[in-house]
Amino acid sequence: MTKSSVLELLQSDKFSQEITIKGWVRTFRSNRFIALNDGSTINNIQCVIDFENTDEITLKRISTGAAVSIKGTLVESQGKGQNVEIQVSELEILGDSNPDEYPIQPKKHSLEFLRENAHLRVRTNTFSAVMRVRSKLSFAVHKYFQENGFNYVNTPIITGSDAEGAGEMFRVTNFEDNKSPVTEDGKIDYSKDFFGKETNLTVSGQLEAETFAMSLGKAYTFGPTFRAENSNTTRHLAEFWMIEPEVAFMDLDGNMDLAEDFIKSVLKDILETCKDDLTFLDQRLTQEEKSKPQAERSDMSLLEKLQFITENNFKRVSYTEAIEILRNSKPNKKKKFQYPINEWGADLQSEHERFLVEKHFKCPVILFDYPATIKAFYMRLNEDGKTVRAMDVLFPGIGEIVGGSQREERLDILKEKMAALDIDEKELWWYLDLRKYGTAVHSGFGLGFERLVQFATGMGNIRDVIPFPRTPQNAEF
RNA sequence: UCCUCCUUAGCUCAGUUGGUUAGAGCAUCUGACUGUUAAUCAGAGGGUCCUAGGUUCGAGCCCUAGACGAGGAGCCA
Repeated sequence: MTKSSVLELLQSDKFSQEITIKGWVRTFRSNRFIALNDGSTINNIQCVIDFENTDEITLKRISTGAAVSIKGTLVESQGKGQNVEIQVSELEILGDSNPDEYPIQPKKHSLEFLRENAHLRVRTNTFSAVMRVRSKLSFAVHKYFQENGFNYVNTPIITGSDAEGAGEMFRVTNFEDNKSPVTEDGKIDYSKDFFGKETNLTVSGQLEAETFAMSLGKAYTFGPTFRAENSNTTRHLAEFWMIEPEVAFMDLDGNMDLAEDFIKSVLKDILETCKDDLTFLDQRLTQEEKSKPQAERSDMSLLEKLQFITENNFKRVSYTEAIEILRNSKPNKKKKFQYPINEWGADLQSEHERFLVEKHFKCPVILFDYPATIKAFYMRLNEDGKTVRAMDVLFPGIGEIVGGSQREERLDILKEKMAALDIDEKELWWYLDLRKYGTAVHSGFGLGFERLVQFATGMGNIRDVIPFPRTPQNAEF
């Protein structure tokens, strides 16, 4: 006798064999039919009980959420909803689930309610599908880089540099409450703290990843990242996972090629490996869209969108061209934008990005060569002296999914820019060393993994694509 | 952080101009039925109307403050 998974059994044609299966009851109908799920697939297997020969107390205990062990034989189904089912010969309740208290009912729950039950929500179809896709997508990321000669680098989570320039940081300290030692001028004396200096949770592994690019050639990070910003949106988390490839001897064009090829490859990968889950999520989204007004509905289903991305080229547009398009656009002329586009140099707002992606080009857009004034210090200055070799990949629905650049490899110019922004050279002496010794053109980008999962699953809120979301005022579980 | 909206049964939501005993569907429980597909049918139980004040003869409903949640904006990935 073999212990099987639901996934194996549903694909099996080995009838009349005795099997054992363990899982959780999804529904129990007519005192006879158990829809059993064990997490191996979105699909349930139907287990048919000989209810006349099963005692009533056991039948009562077969309730939604209960863990059961079943022995029986795989047979062709007499009913219409499924091809195979299990004729149960022996049933053991492993763990009861009081139906009066168990929060997950066999009905549609709101995503908000399930968020408050994050420890149980993976037992629903939607979240089990999302989390399986997340897992496969994560593997696809490593597969892509490993197959293309990249080295996986684990950059530090506790960082000593406060000049990563990507946002507010969470402080890491070992000082006890209200007992921080103070220096003569009244400031907290971090020289007495655990690391002997002020430390924070990382906001990006990029600077450290650059050191690996400048030695191993191709490197990538894939790890947790923290931002202490008070962002309350469907696209932001205080703790999220970021993917950051960094490549030596690669310019911005190569960087754009890499970003596009990477995204297409991993999405193509899950279209193969997650068919059942994506089909379910596709139907879920279509259903959800029906409750929206016509104007807000997408003209493509989830599967069509994923297919479309993998088969079409991203549109590459310079910042300067984008400003021209926006300036001459209908919403700008009719003063429909909340932030009208007047001059070159303005930062693009999400309404502008959405217009370019969803209305004008109707496909993913890569914007590049941004004004230096609105981008980070480490981005390479162009010959015009006013733009930098930066690029953003904009996706329909979720906005900026990738932000990257060719890095400034010239020591003197990098020093000038740091001075202009008041960044202490002593803080980043090691980063400057990369430009002192064997400097070279190099580029990379950061991709928010959860935003990729959001796009792949069609989930509207980023809190629903990470197991236990960390957001302002919320660190439950 | 700002703006808007929400909060009523386990869940999803109705609740009229401020008026007597607060409703539905699903879930749960009891019974019937037994090849069902979120089974069906009959019945029952289930309420701190988010919290604290206020107005009023009377507040689920009006006012003030706060809390939680959602959507949008900003910041960004």
